[in-house]
Amino acid sequence: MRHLETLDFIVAINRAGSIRGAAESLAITSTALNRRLLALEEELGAPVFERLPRGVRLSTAGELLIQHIRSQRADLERVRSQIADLKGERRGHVRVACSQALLPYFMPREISAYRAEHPRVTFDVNLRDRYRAERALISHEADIALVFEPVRLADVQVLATAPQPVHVVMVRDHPLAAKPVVRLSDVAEFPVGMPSEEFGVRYLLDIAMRRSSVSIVPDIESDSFEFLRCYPGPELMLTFQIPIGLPSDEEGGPVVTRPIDTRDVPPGLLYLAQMRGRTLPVAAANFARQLARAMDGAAG
Amino acid sequence: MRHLETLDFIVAINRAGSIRGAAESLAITSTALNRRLLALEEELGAPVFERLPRGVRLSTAGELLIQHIRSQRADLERVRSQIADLKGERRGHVRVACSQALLPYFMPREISAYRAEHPRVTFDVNLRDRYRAERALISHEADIALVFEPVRLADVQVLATAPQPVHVVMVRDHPLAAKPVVRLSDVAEFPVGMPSEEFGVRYLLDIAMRRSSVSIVPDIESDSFEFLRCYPGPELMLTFQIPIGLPSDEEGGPVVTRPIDTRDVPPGLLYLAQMRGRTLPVAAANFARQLARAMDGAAG
DNA sequence: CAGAGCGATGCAAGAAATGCAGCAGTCCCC
DNA sequence: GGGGACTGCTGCATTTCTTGCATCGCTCTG
Repeated sequence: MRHLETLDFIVAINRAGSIRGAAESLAITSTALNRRLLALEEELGAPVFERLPRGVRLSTAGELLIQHIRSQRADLERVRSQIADLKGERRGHVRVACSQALLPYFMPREISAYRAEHPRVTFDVNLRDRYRAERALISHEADIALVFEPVRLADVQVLATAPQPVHVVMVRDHPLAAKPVVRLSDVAEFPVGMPSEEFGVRYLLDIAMRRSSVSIVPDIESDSFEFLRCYPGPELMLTFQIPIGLPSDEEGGPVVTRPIDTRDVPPGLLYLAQMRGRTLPVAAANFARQLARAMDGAAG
Repeated sequence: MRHLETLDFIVAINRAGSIRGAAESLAITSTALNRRLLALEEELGAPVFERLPRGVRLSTAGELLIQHIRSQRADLERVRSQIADLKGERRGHVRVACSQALLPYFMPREISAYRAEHPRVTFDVNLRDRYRAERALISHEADIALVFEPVRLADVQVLATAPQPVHVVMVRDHPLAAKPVVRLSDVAEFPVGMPSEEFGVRYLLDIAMRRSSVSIVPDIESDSFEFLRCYPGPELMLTFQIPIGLPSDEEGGPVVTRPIDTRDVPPGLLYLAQMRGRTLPVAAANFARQLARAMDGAAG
């Protein structure tokens, strides 16, 4: 498809920031690329890029165009996938953007289960915080997103939700481990490792603290749950996580978790979402259905 | 855009039903067209058309593809229109599918008002009954549809509605003209010209008759409101219409109208709709906004 | 059974995209 | 301040790809 190639070249120019740079990465000469761009602009009746001394930058028209290109390519991908599907080819590709909490246990388990039945389906799993996960959907960089406490839900269609009460994570012999349910005020008496502000868990905790008189001063702040969880136990450090990001009780290892009383911190919501109005490729749609079932199961 | 051309050729082949036939209407040789089709099918990995002895017919894959083509072309049109708009060019094209009742008074008035402010915007106005109006939206054959009592509203997004009580149309000196409001039983005593079954008015009347004991036997049935309205008066023939399809009282001429009691026949709804999830071209969106205002005015 | 229609293909002419070399301009750094 | 390195852009020769003609094999029609 010759024309789609040109459109992809536009995307490449945008990424590279210059025609010559894009030409090199595309393994063609800058002449050819430049001429394709000029022809496209001629036909469109408006420049797609502003010419700067050091290269090019998308014009307003270009931004409209590139959004169209992305959606067109995604839709073509869906058509190809559906055509492959009706030929009986159970292959495909799924691109997932998800929160960190899903990475260690939930996503590996679900993808492995899916691939057990559809071995020829490949996956892209990318960590995107709740801001960037939605942007990835809109730019068609991802097919589906699994996000805890998303920011704004415009242009995004929710496929499933699962309530996730916040849990406290601690070493097995921590004093708080004796309680079945932990109050927020209990937490304030111990050193705390706090996830950084882009995380939904932190968001919920901040709201809870603002509403109550309890104030938790984090001793360590990190954008890695893995680091916080593995921080050596001797300090009796606490951290927070949602159930779906935790190992099951049997495989817990050195750490245990206890839920925080929902009167102190209300449960957050885990969202499975896609771009509004988009029809997903076959494999992505099937996988999303499986995820929705898994989330219903986890919630109920 | 070379590639879009190929896609349009696919549409042309589908319309013509054969490669040779399409080639002739496209003013190219069948060889070139055939080769483009073969190349596309090669790239797609599946035949787009089934080869029959007398020509070709869309395969399942082809139907998926052609729907994609239509939606992509419509979206590209939107991009072009938005680019033209930000260049300050107030030109554009709007394709409207509407019910017959809108054709004589409402649409001419609205389009004329719109073109008074945007003279470079052109229009396509096509008569589509309530079945085909929605199909026109889905196949991107029309940008907006204005339909009385639509059939099914899946894939269609409602922009505005206006209630439309059914009116009886009669000559000025008809006995029923003395009443300000007409009952359905009154109507049964006179000869009646009935719109045919694809019309919303007929649909409402059929439901009303099924619910009551009144039975109206049409003396004349027609798919043209214009014919029914112009049928010579001596027979004292009645017919039906919704207010938006009627002249205002001043310009009424030889006919007058009286509403049917809403206890007998409930008011129908006039829907302004577009394809769900689609972003309309600038001109179409602006015109739709104007129509929505006009409908609110007519309703209130 | 012949004829007309269909889609598919080999081969040569034509058209269009490509690559090379070089232009004018801006920015950076020595 | 003046090379050097970068940018986008253009004239001309070449290559690649598309197109058109003639033809084949096929199926349905009369």
